[in-house]
Amino acid sequence: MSRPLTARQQHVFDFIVKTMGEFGYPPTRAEIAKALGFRSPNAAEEHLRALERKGAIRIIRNTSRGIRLPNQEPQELVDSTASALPAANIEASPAGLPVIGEVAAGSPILAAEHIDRYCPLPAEYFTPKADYLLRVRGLSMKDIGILEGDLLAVHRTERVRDGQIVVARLDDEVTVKRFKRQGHQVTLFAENADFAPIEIDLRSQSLDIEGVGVGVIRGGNGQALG
Amino acid sequence: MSRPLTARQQHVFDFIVKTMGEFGYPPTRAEIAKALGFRSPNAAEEHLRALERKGAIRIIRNTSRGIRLPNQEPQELVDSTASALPAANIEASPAGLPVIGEVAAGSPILAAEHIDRYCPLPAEYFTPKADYLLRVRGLSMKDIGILEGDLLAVHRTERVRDGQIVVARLDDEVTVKRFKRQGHQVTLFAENADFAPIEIDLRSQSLDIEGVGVGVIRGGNGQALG
DNA sequence: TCGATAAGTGGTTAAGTATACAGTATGTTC
DNA sequence: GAACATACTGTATACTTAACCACTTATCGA
Repeated sequence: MSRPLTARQQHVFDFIVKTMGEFGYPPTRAEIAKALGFRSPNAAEEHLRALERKGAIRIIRNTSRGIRLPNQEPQELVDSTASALPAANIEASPAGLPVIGEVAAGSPILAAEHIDRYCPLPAEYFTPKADYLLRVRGLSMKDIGILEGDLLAVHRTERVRDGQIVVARLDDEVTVKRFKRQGHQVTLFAENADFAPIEIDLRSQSLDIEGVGVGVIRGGNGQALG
Repeated sequence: MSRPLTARQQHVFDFIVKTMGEFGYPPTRAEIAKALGFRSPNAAEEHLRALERKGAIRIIRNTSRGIRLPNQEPQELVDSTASALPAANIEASPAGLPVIGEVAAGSPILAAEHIDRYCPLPAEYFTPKADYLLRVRGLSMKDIGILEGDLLAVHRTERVRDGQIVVARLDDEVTVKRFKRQGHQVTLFAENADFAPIEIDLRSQSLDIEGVGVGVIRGGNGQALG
């Protein structure tokens, strides 16, 4: 899948490695452009994207100096496991579970423009089956181990029971909470003492249930642990 | 000449070290404030200045993430005792990543009798690649969202850096902790206020590093969420 | 000759970020 | 008890940076 780097891409990559070794942090687009003699930071931007496509680096979106080397890991001079992955037949799986990032207000969750990428895991790995993975924002569920950036595996359904972790849409905002209902009164509990429960009266407010949480994945595709 | 750091300053410094080890770049003021619970980024700014006055860090002005550690030693090799575990290697199976449950004292982790089942996820989904999944016992890492029963994706290596989540073998017991080393002294931190850090003197005690944590999976194959 | 990819220029915009200023509160030191 | 350092909250501003759009040039294989 990943072709070798072009000469120019290699120059950019080398500069990133050099900068990180020298300064302890990765370069900005402008710094790359200056070092390589570009007049526009956009040239650097496009090289970075090419490098990411080819798996040489990972870009953390909306983050200054958000460049990571996959082999951030100390290099093993002699790879004891002798795996030395050939990278030849690591083809991207055709399908897998779609990963949903930002959800624009008013639009359905499973719209193509929300799909960041795919996670090569069968839907049936979770029970009930997962329909998509939702990238979690905020720390409102941290006490049960659901952190910012985690992927929440979601089973689409509107039928939920008390105590389940639900993905709900409230005032066009998508949120993950623990569900409880008493008559027409629904309470959405955060699992974090800093967040107050949300009370909804179904007679006066609308609440859409998008699904229930059935699993969590963290660390895939470069997201960090800890 | 420079006075020792105060406790709070040490916290800030530790967070900087941890962030650099983990992400490859230093934190912003806002990230420090969030991590330490400050409501204002200015609190972080003033701590950084104090750290610079005391020589613990250097600040590059007008530069995002412009923090440098004077002792720029990126990677550290732990192990002095050269554990040399007998590569009891389970081949990368077409079935996916092996899930390791209980690990009997004295036996290598990747022994066939420990394998519960397989998780159908490619090793390369994580970076660096995962070699196996370890079922976590106990709540010592709950503050970073690693709970009892979770599967920790582990990359086999003995080379670890400060701040990483490691799988270590201490007195024939396998444990997951955050790693920190200063000379002969290794500290394994739990991420849970109820657990005290574990101090190891490499001159008198043996510590084997089995690998580093690269991801977490919860909820697969029937395990419940929340 | 067409289409795709690489490698740029040039400019815009919104978000990320460093940093200044004005306070409050609590210690420790002389 | 005044002087000073630590440890913050809160607000504001300007610079830094990522990311987008429109466009150009050149190369390569079908």
